[in-house]
Amino acid sequence: MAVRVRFAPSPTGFLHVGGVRTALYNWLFARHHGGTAVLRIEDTDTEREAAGAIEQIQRSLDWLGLDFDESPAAGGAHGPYRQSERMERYHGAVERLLEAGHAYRCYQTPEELEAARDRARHTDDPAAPTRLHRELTREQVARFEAEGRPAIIRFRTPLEGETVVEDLVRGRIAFEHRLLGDTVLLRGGGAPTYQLANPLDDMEMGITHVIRGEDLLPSTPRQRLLVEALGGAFPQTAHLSMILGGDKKRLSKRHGAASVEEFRAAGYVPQALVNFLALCGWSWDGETEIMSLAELVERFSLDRVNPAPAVFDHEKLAWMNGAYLRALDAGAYATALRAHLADQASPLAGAERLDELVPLVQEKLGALGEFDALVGSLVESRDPDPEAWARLAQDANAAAVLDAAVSALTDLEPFGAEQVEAALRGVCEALELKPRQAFQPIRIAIAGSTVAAGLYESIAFLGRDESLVRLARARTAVAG
RNA sequence: GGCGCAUUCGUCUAGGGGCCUAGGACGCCGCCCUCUCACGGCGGUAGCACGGGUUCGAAUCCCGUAUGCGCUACCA
Repeated sequence: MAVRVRFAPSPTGFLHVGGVRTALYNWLFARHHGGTAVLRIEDTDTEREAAGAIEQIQRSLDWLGLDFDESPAAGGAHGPYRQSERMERYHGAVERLLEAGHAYRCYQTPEELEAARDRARHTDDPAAPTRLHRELTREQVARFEAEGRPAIIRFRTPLEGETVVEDLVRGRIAFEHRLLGDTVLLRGGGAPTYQLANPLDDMEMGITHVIRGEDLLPSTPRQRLLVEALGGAFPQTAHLSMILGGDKKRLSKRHGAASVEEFRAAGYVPQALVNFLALCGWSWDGETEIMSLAELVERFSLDRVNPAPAVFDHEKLAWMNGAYLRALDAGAYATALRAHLADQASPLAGAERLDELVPLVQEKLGALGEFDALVGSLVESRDPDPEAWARLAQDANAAAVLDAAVSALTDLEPFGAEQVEAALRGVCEALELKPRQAFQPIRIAIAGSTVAAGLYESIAFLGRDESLVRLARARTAVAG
């Protein structure tokens, strides 16, 4: 049977790294098996929906290179792909369940339910409060209806036996029916719950494998029971572990960047994020770390997915991003850099000669977002770093070095990095200073900072006139 | 409280009875390279949660304990 998987986020905000990992594993599994990847938006809870979230999710997936075959944007034969557009199907299914006796109307008010739940919490039947209206008499129903009480629809979960789930990642897991309780299918206002909409859509969309977070593991048996009551085939499941923050709590905003948009803004490349997340809970041979999307597709398998939770390691991601950046050829690097600067509306975005800066920064940047800090001052005039400027003033050699540098560069011809190096080395010899002593004041003069790109290349990039202007400006800040 | 999942260096992981005096990677430390910062090279640090079994032999299998996380919603 052809593989069909789905990624089914609810549009409550930006796409999170945990969500990306889920999307990625689904996508890799589909591509590996030549199957179909479906993107379905679970927007049954209008209360929690965030404006623009659907577009945002789609945009993030596009950026990551995860193309879903069927989606709200791309359409497909099993649509619509937004649950808010599938309401009649949920109600139809509920009608069938009601008729077959698999579901029933429950008239409990939220307050009644909560009170009962508090009482039952420490008993040996904590799920009891959910089935209080399971066997209402005709008279009781009539009375509730007469009172005008709204009804919710609950699933009639078997009271005995158990449901066994054969999870592809975790193996065999048994759940006692008695502890499940009667799941709410339709809310008071008639809106479907996740527990109804999600498995029904999977069924109607022909989903063969459900790959999702471990937090959904406990709802698997009730969804399975529901699908079977509807006469459908329940898909295979693979429950992925959670991604945690450094404190072992579920990853969230508190732990720093966690959304795709944030990594994008910081200048991460999508391949690095994808590669890193692929390795967050899965491995190929335990040794190979850098893998292209194509290699991941070829190598991915659910039986190598690790069931244990993983802490999200920003540092390793940063390293990997730098590795990807360094591996780019100059042209690709320039393209990525321009795209990033434009994307972030940087004032440097339109600058000419950016390509010339690539060799100066490529091996130094861990993320494209660091570009501005490293060489922004070469592209446009900036105020120097006050701390560096203060150090310049303190430097006993600064005056002599700056003067010597000016005379060494004034008539230098041609004005290339190699010639600049020779000239500056001459300055060192003449003053009997080590390069590290002599170059620091020059660096501060040229770049306005103690941390910068290569000195000779920077000077060559600036050109003679601008270099001399900067040296002169620094000279005025130095006594003597 | 109940149910479920998980537990190998600080972190991501390899390991599925003898190949393990536990391998790789990030981080960290040291050295080298060096015009700063990086890159790169070399070396080092650090781990099988605990307790019982099973077995000639256990990181690997079983049981228990502990700890963490998830679920226990008219959220998903």
